[in-house]
Amino acid sequence: MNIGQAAKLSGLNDKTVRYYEHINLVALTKRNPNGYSEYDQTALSELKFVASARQAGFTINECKELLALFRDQNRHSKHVKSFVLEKIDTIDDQIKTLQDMRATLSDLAARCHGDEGAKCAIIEGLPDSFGKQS
Amino acid sequence: MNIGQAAKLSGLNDKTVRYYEHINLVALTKRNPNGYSEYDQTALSELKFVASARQAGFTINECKELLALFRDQNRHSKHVKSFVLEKIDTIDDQIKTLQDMRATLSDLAARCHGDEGAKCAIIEGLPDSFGKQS
DNA sequence: ACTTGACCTTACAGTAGCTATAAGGTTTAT
DNA sequence: ATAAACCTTATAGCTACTGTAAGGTCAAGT
Repeated sequence: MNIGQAAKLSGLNDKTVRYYEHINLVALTKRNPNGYSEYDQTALSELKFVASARQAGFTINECKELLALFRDQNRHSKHVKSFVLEKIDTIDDQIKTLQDMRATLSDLAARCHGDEGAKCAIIEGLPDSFGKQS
Repeated sequence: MNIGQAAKLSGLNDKTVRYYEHINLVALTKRNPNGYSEYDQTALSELKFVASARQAGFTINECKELLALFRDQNRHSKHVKSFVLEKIDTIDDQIKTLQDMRATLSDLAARCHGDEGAKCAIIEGLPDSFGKQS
């Protein structure tokens, strides 16, 4: 199949597929006589795997490592699992950061009158909400 | 004061300060005869404000709008407040996305034996965890 | 006076992960 | 034959910086 089909079936943009080949995330495809790339089931399954891994929050580099495990028939599942557990920790950190930001903004907003006046707890309070560490 | 002081007091990297001036986020500073930038209290307070706003999750463009409100003595606090409330919604969406990713990974990890074997629920299950929409 | 080190300057390249655009060639359907 | 839909490469742009190179300046010590 051509890139359009492969993109559609993997749920990726064709530009994204080309980009993944460009950075050697997935293997370069064979070329047909007309110069078009030919995608087989193996190529497609790798694209699908990467698409899912990206949606699960893995970076491109992490996808590279996951793909290596995906391809390696002698992998150890404990290796894969520890990889994922680490990622969960990273995601937990990101969630916590966002929750802190949310709490700060929510608190400031609650103290802002939200009227026609210029006095504003957000404008006044924002520099101190995080500025303390400096 | 020079850029090093301004950076230190605002909690920003000096490269970041230069970058903010380069993109016209904060005003360009006056120059001393030796070519060094001179930072006054106004410049410093804007840098502090931006540093906090960035930490609160606002993008550079949002910081530009917030700075305009920060500078405008005739602003309406309701304008500032609605701006912040919208940002809170965005953050809520980001948190939800991360929580979904976490749940998916956590579920896959729970079904992976994590042993010496090659069989792995994560490798097998990942493509289907998100691939359904395609 | 001279050197060392800490500071400052500009300019450009690199990071992540794409997306957009240009300027073309190919295939398919009418 | 021609138009639409597909494919190709190459390049630039996006966000928000950080790193590096190649210098100029300043303050302190010898």
